[in-house]
Amino acid sequence: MGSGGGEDPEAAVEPLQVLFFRKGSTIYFEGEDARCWYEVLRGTVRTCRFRADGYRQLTNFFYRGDVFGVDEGRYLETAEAVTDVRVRRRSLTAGEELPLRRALASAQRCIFLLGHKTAEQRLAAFLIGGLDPADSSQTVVLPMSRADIADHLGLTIHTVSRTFSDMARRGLIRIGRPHMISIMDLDALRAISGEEAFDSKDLNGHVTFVTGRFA
Amino acid sequence: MGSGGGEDPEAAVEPLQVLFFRKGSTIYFEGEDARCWYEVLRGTVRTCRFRADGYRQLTNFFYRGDVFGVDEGRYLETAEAVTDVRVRRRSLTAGEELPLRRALASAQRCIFLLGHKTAEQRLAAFLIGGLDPADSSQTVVLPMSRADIADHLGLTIHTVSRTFSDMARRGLIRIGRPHMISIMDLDALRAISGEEAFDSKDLNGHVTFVTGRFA
DNA sequence: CGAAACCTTGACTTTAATCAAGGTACGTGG
DNA sequence: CCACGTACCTTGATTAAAGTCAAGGTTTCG
Repeated sequence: MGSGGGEDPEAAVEPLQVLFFRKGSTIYFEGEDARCWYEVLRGTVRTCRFRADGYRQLTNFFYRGDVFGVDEGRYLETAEAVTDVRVRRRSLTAGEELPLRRALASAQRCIFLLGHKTAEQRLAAFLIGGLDPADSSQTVVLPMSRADIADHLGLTIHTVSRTFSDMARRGLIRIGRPHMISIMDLDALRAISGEEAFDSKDLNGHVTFVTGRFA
Repeated sequence: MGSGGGEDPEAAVEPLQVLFFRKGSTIYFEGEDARCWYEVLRGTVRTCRFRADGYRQLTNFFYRGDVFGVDEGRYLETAEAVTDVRVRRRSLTAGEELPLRRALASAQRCIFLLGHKTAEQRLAAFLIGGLDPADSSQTVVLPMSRADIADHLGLTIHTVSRTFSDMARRGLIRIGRPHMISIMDLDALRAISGEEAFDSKDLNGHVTFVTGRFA
């Protein structure tokens, strides 16, 4: 049931409204009054819903700089710390334009990701999305488990694992430890994900139009 | 290529900033400067992206009262009229809190929908989401084509069609014309979609926990 | 060092996509 | 009003993709 409350004493170290949560702890629960929104200062946060059939549906991951918890009335999701995290908490009062925009951008990124059809496409897009633009090392650190990734993308851990292995076999990525993935061929990954980059590889000339609205 | 521009002369009929778009016309294009956001007054709007591999990815549908086009800088998607629509257009200046919230809510609904795993789950959730809470007739009008639904849910038109047919065969829905679907057993649909309603039917006692975080 | 959690892989089953063919609805013009 | 053409929808057969079942290997952490 996790390690309990998140109002860690360490929060007192930082001035006002900077809080620390241990890995696995809950930042807020679905259904609680949404009085504050959060910005990730360090670590990774996930939001999820526990559905009636027992499945956990993971809606998004949030990294440094991302905003979450901008809900109306009550939180629609539960937020949990994937790693130890530090967050800044702000009350939800006025002039919320900027955070709302940023939250919205996250939601849209998520939707684009989920709109990908095959497991390979989703995972390629997921890896690309995990690249830190400030860091040119081409290494993606995946702080979350395979189960987290699977739930986020609507796959099983088996498919995630198999697909990563297959990508590694083809030289697209290299898996150091499970959570350290080096991208060896970014263009190929981009092509697989369906976002730009067609130069190398061919994709089997797979330019099929799903609908006939191009006339 | 659609029936061309959307700045229909009929727009002049309504006072300021109420516009009319013919079915199939484009309201704004992906990449354009996002100077305005929109509220649907009548009809249905879809937003989509045309991906590099030729696939159209449909991100959302918008109905009366919904807000769309709340993007920063440039539009991230193309907006098109699914039916003839009337929209109110507002410039994007200050005090955007409310529309941002509403847009965000839409994005979240969309994400929840896409998070469903099987075709049946997605379509059940889609049908439930299409119910007008103000109208108790249990009849869902789907103004969009099967192709639109398929693209939105990451399925093919074949699977959409087959799944609807199968639901009808089992008495969950009744298909009048393709765009008029009557819901005959809402609880069963809810159970399939994974959102509440377990009373009737059993779902084979399918309360499997995907991850082990329930201790 | 040992236990537990997590990850990978193989064999088989289920689900959805693809390939292919008809059927239905709708608008247009005769 | 009916005939025809087009776009849209449905269905069947086959193939490909992902899930399930089962087992074994790794990492991590106490």
